[in-house]
Amino acid sequence: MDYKEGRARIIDAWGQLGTNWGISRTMAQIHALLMLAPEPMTTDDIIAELQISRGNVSMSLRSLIDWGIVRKVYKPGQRKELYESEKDVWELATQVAKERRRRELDPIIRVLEDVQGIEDNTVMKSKVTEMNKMTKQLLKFSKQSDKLLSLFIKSEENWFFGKVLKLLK
Amino acid sequence: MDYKEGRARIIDAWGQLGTNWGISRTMAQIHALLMLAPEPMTTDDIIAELQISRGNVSMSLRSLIDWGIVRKVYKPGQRKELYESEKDVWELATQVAKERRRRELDPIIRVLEDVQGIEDNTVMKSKVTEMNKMTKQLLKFSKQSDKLLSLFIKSEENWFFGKVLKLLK
DNA sequence: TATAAATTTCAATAAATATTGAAAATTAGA
DNA sequence: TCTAATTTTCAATATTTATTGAAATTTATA
Repeated sequence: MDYKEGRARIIDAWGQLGTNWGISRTMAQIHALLMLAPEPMTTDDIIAELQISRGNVSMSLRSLIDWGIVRKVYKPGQRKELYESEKDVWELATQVAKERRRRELDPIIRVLEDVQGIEDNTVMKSKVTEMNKMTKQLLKFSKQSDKLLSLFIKSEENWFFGKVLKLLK
Repeated sequence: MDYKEGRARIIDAWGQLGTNWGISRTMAQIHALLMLAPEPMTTDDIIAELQISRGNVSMSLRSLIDWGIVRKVYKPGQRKELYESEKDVWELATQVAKERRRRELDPIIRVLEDVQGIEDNTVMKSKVTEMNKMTKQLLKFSKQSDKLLSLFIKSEENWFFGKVLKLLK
């Protein structure tokens, strides 16, 4: 397998992974492209490589910047803006974890807290009891995951995997 | 907030969460409904509660069963099939983790292994070098995550969170 | 500041995904 | 086995999501 083919396979797999995680294929592909590139790229480079429209590239880059995993860089004597991906995989992962926590885990915890201990006489008691039982469990699990995530986000790669994987033994 | 409103909020939030994770809203909502129900439900119950078509319910239930988080149960004297969700949140989480590992992490690891150490003289050397550097990092991280996941999947809730969260101190 | 290059926005459109509903298949009980 | 209840399938349709492309805006520099 040569460079071109290898790169295409990764971009493809990354795009697939993206859609499984609720991220548009194109956005994930642009990310893969930047991640593998030795130098920051311009919008036109990306358009040429992936054969997609300027508007799409502009919007996808904005999203990637909002996720905190791509940044603009400026090169003296170059009018066009350049984009580069975070290259450190640990940084990438913790940044994505941080964002997903904020966007998904925090909101669901808020909902679960709001519905704790509902009382209601208008319906069968067993329904209320069962719902309370489940939401209590879900909230407990969510909060524990939240703690685990904050540990993950703050820690350093070797320390985290080192410590956690030692538990395997 | 009464039972009905609370339940609606959870079903809604679960549906939202689903779409963020590449799962159809309806499928996640059916799961939430079953999770909160004190008794197994029939297809008709679900149709009535969520106001969706029979075909949709049939297909979504099949998917949930494929994920391993919903099962059919049979009740004597009842012709219709009944469905119930896994109720133990830890079981739910580890089952989802197991499936996602199989469906997503395993395939990406295979791709990353396939592209390790590509050599190519037809393009700028720096591109090949950079890609190799990234895919090596990505593979290492993926394998470590795989180990962590297998620890998570095999362990018991209190043990896992107990051990891991002790690292916070 | 004027101009042209570059970027962003967003309505229109395309593509992907989810949903319906009725026909086909399956199943349990008579 | 036959029949009616139940479930599944899948082509048609609807909905959602992604993408385009050209106009509007912004930006760098002459």
